[in-house]
Amino acid sequence: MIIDPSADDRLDHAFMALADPVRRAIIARLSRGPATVNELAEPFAITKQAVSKHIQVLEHAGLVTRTRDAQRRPVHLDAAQLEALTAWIDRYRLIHEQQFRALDALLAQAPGPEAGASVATETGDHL
Amino acid sequence: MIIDPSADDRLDHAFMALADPVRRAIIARLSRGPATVNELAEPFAITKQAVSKHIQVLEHAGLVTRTRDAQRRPVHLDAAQLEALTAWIDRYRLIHEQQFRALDALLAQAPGPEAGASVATETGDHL
DNA sequence: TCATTGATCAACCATGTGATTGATTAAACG
DNA sequence: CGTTTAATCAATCACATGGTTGATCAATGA
Repeated sequence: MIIDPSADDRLDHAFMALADPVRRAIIARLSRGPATVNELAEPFAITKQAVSKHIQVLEHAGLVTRTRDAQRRPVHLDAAQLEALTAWIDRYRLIHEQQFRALDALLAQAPGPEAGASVATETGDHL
Repeated sequence: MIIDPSADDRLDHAFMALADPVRRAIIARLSRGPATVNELAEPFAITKQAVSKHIQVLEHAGLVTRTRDAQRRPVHLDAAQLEALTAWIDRYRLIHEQQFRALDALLAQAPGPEAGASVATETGDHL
């Protein structure tokens, strides 16, 4: 149905997908190799159907893919989307760090008690 | 109310907080320095109350803090929690990469067509 | 063919989320 | 004091999410 989901939507779904401890546990498990729905459901006190839904959420978020092996549908981690998430976070984390360094430099240069200047080094937004 | 929120809960809230484009835009803005609710609300076509709620979500997730300046309540980015998120993601992203490297090494060592071994290098879980 | 196994589909329910409008608190200003 | 400004509180609403049970589909194997 969806032709070209915007980068925004992909981030929405991916972050949302990780906002659930069951789905994070599934990601943790899959980081060690593919697994079937039954194998993934085994550690949890919820039904297989619920786990199946969680996997669909992860798949829709682009975090996992499913192949086919007879009746089994093994789930594989797709690390590319995880990388996109760290990329987003780090982008703003690093800008924030730079602001602090810039402010430090300013205070070191002009050590008067009136230095209430706003730190505003312009950078393109991209959301 | 909450005394010691588990690391799990903190991750839940933080990932959930980033699963909304408005809140990500707020984070992006705050990476360049503190801002008031009115300033943060200005670019959006939603009410100030809605933005105030978004900020509460971010605050509850430990991603921002609020100080006081007369009637204003400036919002500041708190990058520590962002770091916790990248730490979680990278943990499993890197384990996954290692699996691939281990598998590659195996295939290189024994290039027979029957190499269907499961890759299972044990590592402690932590969710 | 028929039963078994693996997984999804469908309907339903409780709860949570994002948004709204209207009222309220709190500090500064005249 | 009363007014303006900044922001939150409260009630409400539509809709999404996470879970359940029961039925169904699809491939294997006796």
